[in-house]
Amino acid sequence: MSVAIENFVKAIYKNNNNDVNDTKPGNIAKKLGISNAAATDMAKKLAAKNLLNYEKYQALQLTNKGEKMALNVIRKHRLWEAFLHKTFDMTLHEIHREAEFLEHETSDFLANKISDYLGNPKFDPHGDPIPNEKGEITTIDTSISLSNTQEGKQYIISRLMSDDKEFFDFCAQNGLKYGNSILVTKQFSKNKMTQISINNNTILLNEDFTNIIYVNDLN
Amino acid sequence: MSVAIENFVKAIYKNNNNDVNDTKPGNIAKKLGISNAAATDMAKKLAAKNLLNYEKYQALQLTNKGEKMALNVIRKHRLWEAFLHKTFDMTLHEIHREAEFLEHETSDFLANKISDYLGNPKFDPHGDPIPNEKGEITTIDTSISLSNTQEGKQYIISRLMSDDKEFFDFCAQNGLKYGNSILVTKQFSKNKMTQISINNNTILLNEDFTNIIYVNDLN
DNA sequence: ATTAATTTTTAAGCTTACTTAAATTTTTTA
DNA sequence: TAAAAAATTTAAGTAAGCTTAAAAATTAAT
Repeated sequence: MSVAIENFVKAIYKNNNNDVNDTKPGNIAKKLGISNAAATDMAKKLAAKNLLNYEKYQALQLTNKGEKMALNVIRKHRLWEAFLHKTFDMTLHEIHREAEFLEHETSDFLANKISDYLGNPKFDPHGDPIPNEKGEITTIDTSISLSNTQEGKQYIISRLMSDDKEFFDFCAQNGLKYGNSILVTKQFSKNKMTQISINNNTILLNEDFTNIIYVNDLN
Repeated sequence: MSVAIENFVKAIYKNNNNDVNDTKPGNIAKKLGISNAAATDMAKKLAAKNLLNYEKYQALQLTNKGEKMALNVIRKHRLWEAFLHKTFDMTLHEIHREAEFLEHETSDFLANKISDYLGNPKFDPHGDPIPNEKGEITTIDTSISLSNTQEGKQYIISRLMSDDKEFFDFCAQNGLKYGNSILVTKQFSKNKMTQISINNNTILLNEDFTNIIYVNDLN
């Protein structure tokens, strides 16, 4: 399917949260940076393709087929983000920009390869869920910040909640990457510091860092 | 620039080898699977953009600007091939198919990240040269087949010249991957076998394999 | 409950990247 | 070298994905 169509169903899916009116043509148009007229036009076309239900002046509603398409694109976007982040040490800002294009030119075959390579993660580096091949989503993110972890337990890094270049470089240099495994060796609760072991290195992190590094239980 | 334009200049560049007539609109049209009329049309448009020189009934000639664009796309194509091949153990056939799409949606920034990650290789897994960022090409491939290597020397794997699934799986399992380093420990010239060391494993390969595994000197 | 403001739709038009059909030019061949 | 074949160009037309402008409907405000 074309890039325009994929972006359209994706925008509807993403706007479908709070207010019903958020999926009206005008709001989708605003999100995509196109005119209202273009959005109405596209809505009619997609209704003919059975991707959404269109009724004059009403909010747009994705059909099952439309939602599947949206989830498929979102899956590819988030897999690329996770992959670029981990493989090339790119910041959260950079990976989003690239994934926005790559998502449309990725076969299901390649998406599965990326997913397997990453260990089929359920969440991307932003903490957003990655739909599986069938379009199923795990909604509850069990990630916790490093400051809330327990001594002696092993975790997998799930998020580095920052776009600060220095923080990011520090993480990359020390193997603190999305998907990598760490061991919490000591919690200095009084000083709000956490000691971890990664790749046989011991690192002591202060509050500034332990609050923005998120991890998942290893089981 | 659009996908159609990128593919057009790429097709001209790739056809510009033997016969001058190979870059006439009809031959480009055939290569791209479009009508001759469409090719003529596009040629005129690209001439207006100073990407090629167009004269009625004559072969199409890329300008410097057009050639740079072609080389940039080819660079991205081959970097993706090399990367997918090494990272996901995909066959030469599979990587080509994916790269054909990804090449158009890859920023120069990401292309450089991929190149750095691979160690800025000069040739892709098919043995085709990878232009550098400036569009410069190393034309002479110094690869030799494993059967022609010298005992005691270290090499970098540059090509696995086959699309046979079994051969490919064998290579992947044993770390015989594009870009990986190996040590030739013994040449059994009489039996036409080669013993190599890779990742602290010793593998004995017969003629069938040593003839289709290509390597480069490590210097 | 009107009026005003906003949103949605319709209508007409544009660009890109194609198509087919016919006209023109070039190339081949006898 | 003239006729036949092939390639190229021109012309007209199409679909996708937009635009702006005006009409119609909905929503908000007084």
